Amino acid sequence: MPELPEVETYGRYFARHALKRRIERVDVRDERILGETRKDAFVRRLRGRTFTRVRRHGKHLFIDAEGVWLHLHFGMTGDLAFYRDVRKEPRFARVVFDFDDGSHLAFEDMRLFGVVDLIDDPDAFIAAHRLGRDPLDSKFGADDFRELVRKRRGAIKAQLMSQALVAGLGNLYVDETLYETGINPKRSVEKLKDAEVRAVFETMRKIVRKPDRRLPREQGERCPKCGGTIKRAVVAGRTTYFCAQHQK
DNA sequence: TTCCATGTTCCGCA
DNA sequence: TTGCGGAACATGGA
Repeated sequence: MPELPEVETYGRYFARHALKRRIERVDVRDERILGETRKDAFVRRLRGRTFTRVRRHGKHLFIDAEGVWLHLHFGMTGDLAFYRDVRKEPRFARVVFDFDDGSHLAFEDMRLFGVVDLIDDPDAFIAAHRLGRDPLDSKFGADDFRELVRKRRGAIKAQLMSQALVAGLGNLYVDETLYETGINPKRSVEKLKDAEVRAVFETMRKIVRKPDRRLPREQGERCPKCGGTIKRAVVAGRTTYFCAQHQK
């Protein structure tokens, strides 16, 4: 279930469990998770190394492995599992790292939309993939956000989903952000007042910091904020829930 | 059996 | 040029 807040949690989990242990063995259970990276190169470059620090940008995790960076993207169903007892290995483990102290870290991903590969430089990766600012970046402010939004057109939902504008929001937290801000997901950004753009920014920040889920994802439910009716629609190609009464 | 799914990317069209 | 719909990727759950 990975959007930015979950990936942040995975990053902390990785850091808590898998740093400073020597990688004794790298087992690629399903090569499709590696994308373009070749399996033998992946194994060869990581074996014997140690993960030393974790970085996150949007939904991407980068782990420094002494000269090369492990890059993780969790797709729709990616997750991490750290364990000592091999019977705890997840059913859909795609890559497993065995550490020299007998512990294991698995990247699991049922649907295989995730990616596990190696890159040389996270900043170059972020630039090459046109990833926008990270909402948790303390140097990213409401004025910066407004300037970015003013260069865009189209539905506010589509804009917030775009990883090139802001990196890290997905379908759920975009819906939550607009629900809390009281803005209809179909509203085009040209029609948003500066104060509304600012409010979207502040709400987005609050939600990725403390990811509350308040919007019911079911058509016809009562809105917990105003008692209105929750509607289901397709916006920006994704299933969207919103309150027909207070989101204008 | 059919539909749906918290992501990304690519193609074609407007 | 930008945005969007639709498809594709792969798989399980309701």
